[in-house]
Amino acid sequence: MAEDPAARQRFGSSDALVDELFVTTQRLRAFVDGRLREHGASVARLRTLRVLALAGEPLRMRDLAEYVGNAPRTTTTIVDSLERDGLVERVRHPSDRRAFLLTLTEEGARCHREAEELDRAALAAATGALSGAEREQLRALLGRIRAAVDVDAGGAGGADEDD
Amino acid sequence: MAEDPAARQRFGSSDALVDELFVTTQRLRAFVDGRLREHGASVARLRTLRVLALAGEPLRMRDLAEYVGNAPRTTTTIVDSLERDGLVERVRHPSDRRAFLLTLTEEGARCHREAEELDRAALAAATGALSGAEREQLRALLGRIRAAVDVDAGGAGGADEDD
DNA sequence: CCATCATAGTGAGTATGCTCAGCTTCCATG
DNA sequence: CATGGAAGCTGAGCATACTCACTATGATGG
Repeated sequence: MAEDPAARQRFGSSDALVDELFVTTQRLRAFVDGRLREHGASVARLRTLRVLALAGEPLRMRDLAEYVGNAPRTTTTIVDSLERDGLVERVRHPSDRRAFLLTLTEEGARCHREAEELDRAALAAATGALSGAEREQLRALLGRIRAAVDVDAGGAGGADEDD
Repeated sequence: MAEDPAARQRFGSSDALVDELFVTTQRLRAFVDGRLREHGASVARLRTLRVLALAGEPLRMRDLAEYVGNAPRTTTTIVDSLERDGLVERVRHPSDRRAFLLTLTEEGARCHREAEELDRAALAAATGALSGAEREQLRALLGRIRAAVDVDAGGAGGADEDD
């Protein structure tokens, strides 16, 4: 797991920057996940719980998927696990029998609150060393990368440029 | 898949920076993967092929895993798929019957060369808009995050600090 | 020589992500 | 009302990552 820096120098790609992005994200995620798992949460589960908690009203699967930013099928899997653990409930939509309405259970809301606290603590540990200006720098750089990828993948006709 | 920015503003965590890092990485990876898959490669496979190609000598599974930066079990899975596709070969170590020695086949070497070209092109598209100074900025910021995570996860006694 | 511990690799199982196919249901149009 | 296409969700299957447990082998000490 340590990924010896010397090894990376020997074997890294010519543009190690992207590799660094991948590796950093993977480790950060593992770090946060580790903290959250002690309380039955995880990054993916928390993202889903968060959207449900902040929406304030029951959501359809597809809306949940869109807000979280995952493919619908991925949301099905995550909701399956959350429902299995009693954190969310699927109820048939009263007027559209294709759809479900998803709500947090009480335990789901409790789990969400606890997970948010753990998440904040973990993120503070991971990025707390960065100053406000540095955070803005990082945010801007990530935005530039996203824009480049979106343009190049989604068609050069001017994709969504959120900044 | 679009993850509406307005939705993120409504539902994002209090520290959207880390979410941005996750989302950016996921999209960048999907972007590069898409390019590579047209030629039988992928990010994970290319990383493995790259190490084998640059090592210049047969590698044990555990060394390969360490150089690539994955858990040994993950390397087993990836090597399984590469071997299935005829890109690498497992040969029993002559003096340690527990171990395998992994080598690229000719097709593996060819696949690696092609994938590297696609990779370079994709990375140029994704990060080409960044100037040299910005790349250094990003690299430094990622390094700071990794250092914070490593210290906080690996024990505060001074983990490996690669910079 | 053999008991014991360590190492190498993988099987089993899980989590998170995806696509494609398929079913059910809705809706618009004739 | 019927019909065809669109929409909502999930089954099937894959890729990438992990941990834990296990087998087989190596190495070491009595």
